Amino acid sequence: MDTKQRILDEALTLFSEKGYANVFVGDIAERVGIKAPSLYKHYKSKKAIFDAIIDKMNESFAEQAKAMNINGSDAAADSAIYESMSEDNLLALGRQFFLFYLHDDYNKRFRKMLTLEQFNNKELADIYSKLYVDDPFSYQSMLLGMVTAAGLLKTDNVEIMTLHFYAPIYFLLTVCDRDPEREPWALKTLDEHIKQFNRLYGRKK
Amino acid sequence: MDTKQRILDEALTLFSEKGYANVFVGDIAERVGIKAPSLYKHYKSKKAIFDAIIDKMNESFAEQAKAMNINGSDAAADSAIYESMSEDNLLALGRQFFLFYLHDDYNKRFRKMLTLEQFNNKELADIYSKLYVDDPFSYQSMLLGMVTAAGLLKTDNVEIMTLHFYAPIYFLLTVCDRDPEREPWALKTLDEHIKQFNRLYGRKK
DNA sequence: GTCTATAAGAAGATAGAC
DNA sequence: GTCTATCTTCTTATAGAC
Repeated sequence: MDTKQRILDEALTLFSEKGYANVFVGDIAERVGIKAPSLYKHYKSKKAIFDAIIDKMNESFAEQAKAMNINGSDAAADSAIYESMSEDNLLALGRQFFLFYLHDDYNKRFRKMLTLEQFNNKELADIYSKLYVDDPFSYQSMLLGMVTAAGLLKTDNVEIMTLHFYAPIYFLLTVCDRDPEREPWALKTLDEHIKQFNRLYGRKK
Repeated sequence: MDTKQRILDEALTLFSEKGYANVFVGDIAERVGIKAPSLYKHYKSKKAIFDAIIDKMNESFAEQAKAMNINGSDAAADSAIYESMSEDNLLALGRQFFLFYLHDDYNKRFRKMLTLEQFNNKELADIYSKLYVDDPFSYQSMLLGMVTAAGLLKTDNVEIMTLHFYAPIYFLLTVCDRDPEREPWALKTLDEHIKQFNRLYGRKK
């Protein structure tokens, strides 16, 4: 990886752990293995590094959303998938989704950085709301709506059903971000949550 | 309020909005209406102000927990309360609880400060875990366990039932902290969540 | 592109008058 | 207890050699 990229990478790691104000240009440079003044040949200021990270994050998540919409908009194919989805398959899917968000380096570090800057930076608060509130709700509502339409789950309020599916997952994610030692408990709890969710909403076995 | 107390109060407000590193001693002094050097007659350093806030927070929440345990340990009286609790009463209780945590000045500011410092400060991460994970779980498990024992709700897994009750409330709280304009939506969603929770877990009407 | 040296300024903290 | 003046240290950023 070239130096310019490594600067972004190390800066993101530090920002996600300590927050923007607690990270010094010299810290970033040290991690990259250069001296602070050399860093200014690549970025004109500390703020420029931060902005480059935000740009990259927006780009990366736009791609991710696009990829999901492509599948999501093919409603016929998707509903076939979900009609044939057993409880074990849904469990595996839920766990895979959770572990990806929890462990994927970019997701994890972006999310932690957003958490630390959300009250100080309206732009980052909006990104957080989009990524962890609005997007999961619209995507999962669509999915659960299709599963319901297929007769596998029953509800007269898909929005609340989505809340009941997603809020525990979100909660467990923030627990693990704060205290990684709780991950085994979180994974066990996640499994039981999805099983119970299926039972509560009348999934056919 | 005396100056020493006002310093803590203004500092907490600033720390909860901007995080410790983004708040300068001069900012705190300005809010209090004095100059920075005067502040050092009351606290010997910026860190000492922060520590005093933590001490006060620990003290305040210990009192709160004690008050809840006193009621909570009187299981006979409590279970009588919950046996006679109608769905409307539970709705009102849930909303009251939510609004208290959301709007109470100390709760709100402590919570936001903990959010901003959790990855940087193990002590604050532990306090967060206790206040927003462990304590709600043990308290609400006890409550829901009693309501279940009274035959008003049905489950074979009180822990997951508690997760299903609490995670949406926690989620809505963090949404409002981040974006207060979503509060009307959150309150409406909270009501629907509790109603649906009652239905899913077979509450008798 | 990286370095050393250094400027420029910010922020925490102290001294001492009132 | 509060103020002005000041010290010290830290941090961002630039200059200029290699």
